[in-house]
Amino acid sequence: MTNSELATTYAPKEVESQITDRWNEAGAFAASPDAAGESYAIVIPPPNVTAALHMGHALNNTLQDILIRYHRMAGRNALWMPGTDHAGIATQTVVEKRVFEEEGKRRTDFERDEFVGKIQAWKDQYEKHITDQLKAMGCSCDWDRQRFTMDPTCTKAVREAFFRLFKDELIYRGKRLVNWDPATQTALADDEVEACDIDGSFWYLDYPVCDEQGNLTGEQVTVATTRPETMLGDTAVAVNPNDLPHAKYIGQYVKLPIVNRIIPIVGDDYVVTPDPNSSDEKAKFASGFLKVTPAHDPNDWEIGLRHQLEVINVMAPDGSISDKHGWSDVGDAGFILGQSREKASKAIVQWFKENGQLAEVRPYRHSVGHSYRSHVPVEPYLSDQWYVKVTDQRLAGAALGAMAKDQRAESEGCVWTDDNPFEQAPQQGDGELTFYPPRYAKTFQMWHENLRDWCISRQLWWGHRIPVWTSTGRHLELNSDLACSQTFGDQQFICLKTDDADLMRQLEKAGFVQDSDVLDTWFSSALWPMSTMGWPEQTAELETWNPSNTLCTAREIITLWVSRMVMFNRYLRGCLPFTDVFIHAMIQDGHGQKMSKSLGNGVDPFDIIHSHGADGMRFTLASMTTQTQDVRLTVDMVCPHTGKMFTPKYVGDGRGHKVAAAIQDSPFAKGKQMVSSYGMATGKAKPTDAMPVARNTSEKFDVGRNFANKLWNAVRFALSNLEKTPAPGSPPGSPPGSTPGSTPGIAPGTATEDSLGVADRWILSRLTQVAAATEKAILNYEFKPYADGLYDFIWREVCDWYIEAIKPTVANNRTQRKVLSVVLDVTLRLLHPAMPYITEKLWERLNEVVPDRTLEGFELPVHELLVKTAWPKISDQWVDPQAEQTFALMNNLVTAIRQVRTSYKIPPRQKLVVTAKVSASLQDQILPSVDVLQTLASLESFALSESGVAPQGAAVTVVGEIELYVHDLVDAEAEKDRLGKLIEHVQKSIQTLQGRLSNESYTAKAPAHLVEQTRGQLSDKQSELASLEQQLQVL
RNA sequence: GGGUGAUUAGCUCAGUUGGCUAGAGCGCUUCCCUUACAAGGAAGAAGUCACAGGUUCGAGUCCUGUAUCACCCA
Repeated sequence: MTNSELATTYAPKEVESQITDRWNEAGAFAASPDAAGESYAIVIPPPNVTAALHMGHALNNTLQDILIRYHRMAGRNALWMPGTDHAGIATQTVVEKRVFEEEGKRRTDFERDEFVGKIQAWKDQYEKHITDQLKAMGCSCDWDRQRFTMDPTCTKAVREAFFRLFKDELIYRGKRLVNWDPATQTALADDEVEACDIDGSFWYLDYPVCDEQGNLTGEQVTVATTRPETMLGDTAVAVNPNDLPHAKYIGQYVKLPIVNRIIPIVGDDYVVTPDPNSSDEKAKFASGFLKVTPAHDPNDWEIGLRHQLEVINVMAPDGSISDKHGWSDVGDAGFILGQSREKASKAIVQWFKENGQLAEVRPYRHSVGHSYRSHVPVEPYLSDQWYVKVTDQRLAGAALGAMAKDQRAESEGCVWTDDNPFEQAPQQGDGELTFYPPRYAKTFQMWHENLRDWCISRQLWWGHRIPVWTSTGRHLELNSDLACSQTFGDQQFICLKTDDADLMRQLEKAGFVQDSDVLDTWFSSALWPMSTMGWPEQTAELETWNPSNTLCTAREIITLWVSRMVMFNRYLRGCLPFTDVFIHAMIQDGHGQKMSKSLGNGVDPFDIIHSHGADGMRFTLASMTTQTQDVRLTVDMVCPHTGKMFTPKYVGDGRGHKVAAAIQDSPFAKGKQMVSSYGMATGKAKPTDAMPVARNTSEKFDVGRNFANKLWNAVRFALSNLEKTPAPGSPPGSPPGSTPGSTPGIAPGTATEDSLGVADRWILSRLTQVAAATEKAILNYEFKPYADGLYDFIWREVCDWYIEAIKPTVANNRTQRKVLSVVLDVTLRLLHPAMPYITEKLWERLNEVVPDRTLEGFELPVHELLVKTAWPKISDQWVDPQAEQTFALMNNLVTAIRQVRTSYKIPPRQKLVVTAKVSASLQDQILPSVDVLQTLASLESFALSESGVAPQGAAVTVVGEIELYVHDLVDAEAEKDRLGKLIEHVQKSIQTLQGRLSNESYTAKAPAHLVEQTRGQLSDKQSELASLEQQLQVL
C-alpha cells in the first residue's frame, strides 16, 4: 500500500461511506448492560416525525455524539438511545392538510383507524428519513435499540404510568376552561399557546340597570371589553368595592342587551379602577365595570367561582355562536347564532351602535394567545378534560427537591402550596440535578414554583388513546388488579391497565364507552428515559442506564420536557431520569430569525453534508457552541446549474420576515433559474426540469471543511515521511540542536541514538497540555474551547511550526519519527469525537504505516478502529517550560526576519544570510534551535557573535537584546523608513510600560511577579529602542 | 408585567476566579502556484470593548444606572 491512497484534497463523500460500513460491520455503537466500565447514557431528545431534521437538530445531535464518543473512548459503558416522537397534533395536522390537498377529503370523511393508518404511513416515511439524516451525520446511536413513542414497548410504559397516576389520584377529570383551538378543535396545554400582540379595540357598551324583576331604573353602566361577542354569555357585571363612585351599584342588576338576561352587579377586588392618567394600560382603558363571562375568560371564571355565578357557554367547538352547548336563554340573539366569533363580534357591535348603546371605541394593542399549531386565536373554552395534578408535592415538590443545592435560588414562595417544597422526605437523587450553564436552573425552579395542573387530554386521533371507560348514572365494580375506578358527579370512570379482553367486554356490556381522546404527546415523552429502557419491566438496561447522565437540549424544552421527565421518573421509579442537563444555543438564520418550515430558512443537514462534508459541518457547529450566544447562520444557496455557492436575493414575506425569493436567477449561468426552499415550502414556485430546487448551504461551514482538508494533508504528508524507511547506511544524525546525552523519556528498547530536538520537546510539551485542556473542555460542556483548542494546535502549532521545522530531518531521524507518530496518534484520538469520519480514515492509514507508536509517558493502546480506541492517557513528564521558552524565542527571531523579508519584497525561496549580536548567556538559548531557525526563516547561514556590527548594506531588526543583521539589502531610504516605523512602535510600548511602573501603587500593590514581568518587558523594549536608534544614526 | 441573555474589528463571534500593549474565522491590502495543503503559505491594515457613573494599583471582565436588541414565561 502506498500513500497515494490518500487523495490530495479530502473527499468526504467517499470516506464517509467507507467508514460507515466499517463501523456497521464492527457493531461499533452497540452497548450492552453487561459490558465493563462505569455506565454512561444519553437518551436522544426524540425528533418529531412531523418533518425532516434541520440545523438545530444537527447541532443538538453533534454535541451528543461528541459526548458519547468521548465517554466511550474514556472507557465508560456508553449508550446513546435513539428514537422518534409521534408529535400528536403536529403530525396529525400535517397529514390532514396533505390529505385535503391531495384527495379533497377531511379527517372526518374516514374511519378513525383508516385515518390513523395514513398518519402511520407518514410516520414510517419520516422516521426513516430522520434516521438516515442522523446516520449520515455520523451519530453513534445504538441503532438496534431505536424506539418510537407509540411502539409497543413505549405504549406499555404509558399505560402503566397512566394507571398508577390514576390510581394514586394524581390524574383527575375536571371541568375547566381550557385553551381551545377552534381550528384543530382540540385543547392545548398552556405552553402550546403563543402570545402575539395584535391591534384590537376596546369597546364600551352600555348595559341598562334594573331591579331583580327586570324593571329598568333609567340608569346605565358602561362595561369595557375587547371581545364584545362574549357578552352573550355574561352572567354578572363586577365592580371594585373600593371604587366609590361605582360601588353603589353593587347589589343591583342589569338587563343584558340582546339576550335580556337579568344579571347581578357584584363587587370584586379583581376589577381595575379607572384612572386615565395611570401608566397602567388597564387602568387607562378601564370603565370601572367589568362584564363577567365565566365560560369564556379565565379571570371571569375565577370571579364566577367566588360569586357562584351561572356559567353559560355560547360557542360551539368550532368557535361559532351556538345555543347547543349550554345556552338556553337566547332572547333576541337568534340572528347571531351560527356566526363565527369574528362575524358575531361585528354584528354585536353593530347592534349596540344602532341602539345607541355603544358609548365609545378606542384602539388597543394587546397580547392574544394563539395556537402554536394552527395560529388562530385560542378560545378559553369550558370543557371536561383529564389533568395530571403536577402541583402535588409528590411531583412538583420532587422536581424542586432534585435541584443541585448550589443552583437553587431562595424560594419566592410557591403559588400552589403553603409547604416548603424543599422540606420533603429525602429521596434518592435529591440535589443531584445540575444545569449547564447554571443560569437555566432558575427557569426550572420558577416553572415549578408557579405550576398549574397539566391538561393531558387532546381531541385527536393520533396518539395514545386514554385508557378510561365512562358511564353516566351506572355503577360497576370490577374486581381486578387491572382496573381502577374514580367517580366524579354521576359519572364513573374506569381505567384499565391493559387492553384485557375480558374486562373490556364486561365494560362494554355495562354500557361503558372508552374515552375518544388521546394523551398529550408530552405524556409519553415524559417517560422516555424509562420507556426506552423497558420500564415497567425490571430490565438490566434500566438498572444500568437509568438515571442516564446527560440530557442535551434547547432552552424552551426545560419546561415542556425536562420538568416532566424529572417528575415522572422520580415518582414512578424513584430516581432521576438524568443528572446533567446541558442547554445549548438556538440556530437562527442570517437575519436573526428563527428557522422554520414556513419561512423555508431551515437548512437540511443533508445539504451541508453535501456541500461541506459531515465532519466539516460537525466541527463548525461545535465551534459555534458558546455558553451564551444563539447561533446566526447565513443561509446561502447552491446553484443547481453550476454547483456554485451564492447569496440569494431576499424579499419581505409581508409578515415582517425576510425570506429568499421563491424564484432565483443563477448569478453564474445566464438566463437560468431555480426555486428556493421558501418557494418550495410555500408552494409559491413549482420546480421543473429547467428550474430545479436549489440546495441550501452556508459559507459558515467553510471553517470546518478547510480544517478537515488541512488535517488530511498534514497527516498525508507526515505519513509519506514515516512510510519511507530511513536510509540504512546513513548516519543517524542528531536533529537540529540536540543536546548530547539528553534523551528524556525515550523508553528502553525504543531508544535510538538520536536525541530529541527543541522542536520535538516543544511539541510534546504542547501535546500534553492540549490533551488535558481538551478533556477538561468536554467534561465541562465547553464545546467551543474544545473545537478551537484543537484547531489552533493542529493548524498553528503542528502544521505551521512543527512540521515545517522537522521537514529536513524527519526522514532519517528515528526519534523524531517516533515523536511525529505520537503527535498524530494523540491528535486523531482527541479530534475523533468532533470529526469521526476523517479521523477514523486517517487512523486506518496510521495503523498501516506506523503500527508501533510507543513512547514513555504515553499510554496509547491501539485498536483497529478509532471509535473503539481508548482516550489517551499522558503523564506530565513531557511538560517542558524550558523547551517552550526556547522555541518561543526562535519563533520571534523567525518572525522578525520574515518581516524584513516582506518589507524588502524578497521572494520566499531566496535564501538569506543573517548574523546576530547576542550576549553569551542568550547564545546558549539560541544555539539549540539554530538549525530550525535556518529552516523556518529560509536562511543560507546564521552566525552568532557577542559583539557584532551591522555589515555594510544589511537590514537590521531587533528582538529584545538580540540584534539581527539581514545581509545584502542595500536600500538606505527604505531602511530608514522601516526603522522609523519600528522605533515608533517600540516607543509606544515603552510609554505604556513606563506609565505603569511609575505608578507607585502599582509597584507596591500588584503581585511581585507581574511587576517583575513588566520591568523585563520594559528593559527589552528599551534595548530594542537603543539598537534601532543606533542603526538609524549609522545610516 | 416577571425572567434570562446580548451590545468587543467591515461581518460572525471568543475572551474561565480582574493582570490585555484586547483575539479568532471570514472579508480587505501586499507578496508567493516553495515537491502536504491555493479549501494553501508569508507579512499587514483594521477596535474609545453600547453609554454614564463607581470599586480597584489595575476593569472588556466586578457593582449601580441608562439605551437598544433578542428569547422565555405570564
